[in-house]
Amino acid sequence: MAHKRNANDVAVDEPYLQIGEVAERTGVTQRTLRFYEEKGLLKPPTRMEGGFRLYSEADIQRLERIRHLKQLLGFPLAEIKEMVEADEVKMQLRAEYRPEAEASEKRAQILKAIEVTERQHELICQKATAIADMQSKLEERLGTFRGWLADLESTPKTAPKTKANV
Amino acid sequence: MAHKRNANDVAVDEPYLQIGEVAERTGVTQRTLRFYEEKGLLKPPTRMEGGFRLYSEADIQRLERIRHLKQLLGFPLAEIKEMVEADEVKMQLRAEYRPEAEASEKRAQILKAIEVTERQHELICQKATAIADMQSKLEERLGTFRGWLADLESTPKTAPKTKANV
DNA sequence: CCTAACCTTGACGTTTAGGTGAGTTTGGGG
DNA sequence: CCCCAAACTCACCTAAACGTCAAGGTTAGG
Repeated sequence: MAHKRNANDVAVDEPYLQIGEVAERTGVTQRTLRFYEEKGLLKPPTRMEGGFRLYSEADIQRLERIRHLKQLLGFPLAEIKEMVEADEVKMQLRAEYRPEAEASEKRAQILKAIEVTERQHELICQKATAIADMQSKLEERLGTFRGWLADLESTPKTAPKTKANV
Repeated sequence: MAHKRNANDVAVDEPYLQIGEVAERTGVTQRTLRFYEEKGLLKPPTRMEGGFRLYSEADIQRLERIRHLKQLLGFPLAEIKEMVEADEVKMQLRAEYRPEAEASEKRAQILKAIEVTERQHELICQKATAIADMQSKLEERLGTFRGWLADLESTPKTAPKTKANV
């Protein structure tokens, strides 16, 4: 067991949050938090001795990243999971960059990270162009409509409502 | 034979397609087509006397629009439905633009169309900026990684055997 | 020590978006 | 006229992503 003394023993300097607070703060339900944990999207948070979950700031950021990806891409959670895991690898690499390890190993890790990131980037790019497409199409339509409106205003058939006409 | 009629016994030269052909051509299943119809995403297509569905080119375009929106935005079908319906209103307006009707009525319709389109546009814009955000973040990361890689290449720990070093 | 508020683990329910037959009709070529 | 591929309508099933109790354990405050 992990010797983690938190609630009573040691005043926590880090802001650990219980599940309810996290739920309230992030707008997801407690069920969703447990569900994501169960599904491996969130890694099991630390717990108090009694078993209450304690979420760190990092946990919350991860959660918000998940929410973001989910509502942005609309992918199933399984894929979101992979993306977040890839992210995690990158973060880990970031943390382990300082220690001077074997150069070749580091190189391999970085290459892997680049590969993963490129895949994600390409995916996002596709979405981006598709969205931009749709955006410009909508703008074009708006232009058309506004043109029609202007036409109607300038060549009125029914009595125009200008002062001149009264 | 090439003699096809729709429900009103009108001979059609237009390429009407049966459900199987539509499915094959668009990549969705027949079930999905019937399901979308049931849910009001696709309006009931014309039928042969026997009850076989006959999809017009317009029907197919609508379907493809639905597919596009779905995979682009990842919204639930209920919302996609609303968007497609809004689109339909616009198309309808487009068709009814030529006949000279009451100017005020037309004005109202156009205003409505503009409103609807603006709503969609705003939605898309949000997505677009969010995506762009993520895109640039990923690019930044890629830059960082490539930088690290370059560092590794330029300051090797294991004895480099470049000419300069000999 | 007691209690209210909060958390835990199940377990079952719900909605969305279809998949998968089964059994029956229809369409059109031979 | 016959036949088989293709369509039709139910009806039931699934998987994902949670929602919703139920029955109990934990924490913090008094």
